[in-house]
Amino acid sequence: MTAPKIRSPRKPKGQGAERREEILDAALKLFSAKGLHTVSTRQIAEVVGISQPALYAYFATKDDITAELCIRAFAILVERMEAARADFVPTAECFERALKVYVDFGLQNPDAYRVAFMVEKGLDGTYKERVGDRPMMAGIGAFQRFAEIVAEMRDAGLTHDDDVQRMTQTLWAGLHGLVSLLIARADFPWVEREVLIACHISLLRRGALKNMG
Amino acid sequence: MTAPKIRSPRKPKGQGAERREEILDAALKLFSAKGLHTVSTRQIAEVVGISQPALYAYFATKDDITAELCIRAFAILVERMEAARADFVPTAECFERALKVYVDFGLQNPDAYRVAFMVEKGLDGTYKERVGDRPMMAGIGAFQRFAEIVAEMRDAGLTHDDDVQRMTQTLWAGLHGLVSLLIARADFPWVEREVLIACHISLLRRGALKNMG
DNA sequence: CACAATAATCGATCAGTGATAACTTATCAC
DNA sequence: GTGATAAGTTATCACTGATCGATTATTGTG
Repeated sequence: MTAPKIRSPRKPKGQGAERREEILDAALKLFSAKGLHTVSTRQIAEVVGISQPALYAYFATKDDITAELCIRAFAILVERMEAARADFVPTAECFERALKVYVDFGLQNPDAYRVAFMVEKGLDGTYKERVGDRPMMAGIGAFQRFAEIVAEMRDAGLTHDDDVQRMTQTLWAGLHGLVSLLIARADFPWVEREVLIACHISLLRRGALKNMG
Repeated sequence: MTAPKIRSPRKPKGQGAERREEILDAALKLFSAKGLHTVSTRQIAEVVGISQPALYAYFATKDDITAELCIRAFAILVERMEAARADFVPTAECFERALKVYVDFGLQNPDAYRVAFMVEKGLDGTYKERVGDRPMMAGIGAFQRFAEIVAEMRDAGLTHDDDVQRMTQTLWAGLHGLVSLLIARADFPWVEREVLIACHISLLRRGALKNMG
């Protein structure tokens, strides 16, 4: 009658890291399907095929699982930003392409994006004390790659504002707004998504770059 | 030894609505201090001076409390947007002022803003089933006032894009990005806040409006 | 092969959570 | 006074993240 718990076979002695990966995989899938706050550690453990306390051999807290997922996703974003920067030439077209890299990443990795930038961290700093600011640092890593691209545009004399930090923060905020709203409010009556993204990016470009006669 | 629970005197018979207000007040204060997910119904009840189950005489669920707070805050935003529209003339300066109304509101009501646009609602739609989309509708109400302002700018032939919905969504996303990041990532090494806001708003204005000779 | 070491894992349990049920108490109209 | 009932209580439930101590299973070594 009662659901028979299917247990994954115990890992060989040095292979604990493998289980760790399985936990992260299961967590990511569950978070994608049901949202972050509605997924329990017991649900994660059941998908993996281990007992709930077994999770704590690999992660100190539940937040550490989400933090790890976030860090990994941002490693990918950093890669993409570096790729975008590798064949970057300071033109408006190339600049827009770089902005699109960020948006595409967010929409392709909505769960990682949520963890990194949209999750309540608790204003009392509880979260930070536990997992540190490694997830945010990972995000900032991507942010810095983005700043380098903005710097190239400024060096070419194309930006409207000479302060790279300020300009990057503004652009980042502009991109984040669209990504986070499309993720969090998917049921809002948006105009067609790709059109909206294109419009948004060119608005940001017009705002950021000098108006070349 | 153990903390003596201080109980608020029972309300007279018709005065239940008064207790309801006290609950909302307590919840708002606690949410502001500790963040949404870390505040429990028991903590709210203790501040009010009643037992925890007594809350459920006034709100069906905890989410209903946050939803109510959100709706009320957005009523204020709608007021402010209407005020901004009342003495609105289609100029770049006035347009920027309207954008600033939104940003200021978000930063002055961070908790309401969080509930309305930044809280995980659960991808399975659990949240919506419970509290409905009244909080979002309240937010959309404000959005529509904003759209009216954009429409005035377009009618004056000042906007870069003729599609009001598209343009409003883009601008909204741009504003939301800044507000939400400043709220959720207060510890990020931002440049000076007021400067950043001013820069952001003028970037959006340049992107949105035609470049007048 | 036997054996100790230990990585991997489990069952039991804890305090705290949101929520419900059944009950009591104060207040009101008559 | 006497019901009716709004306002509030205590006890409890299923569930949550987390901890403890015990128990496997695997491993390199004698």
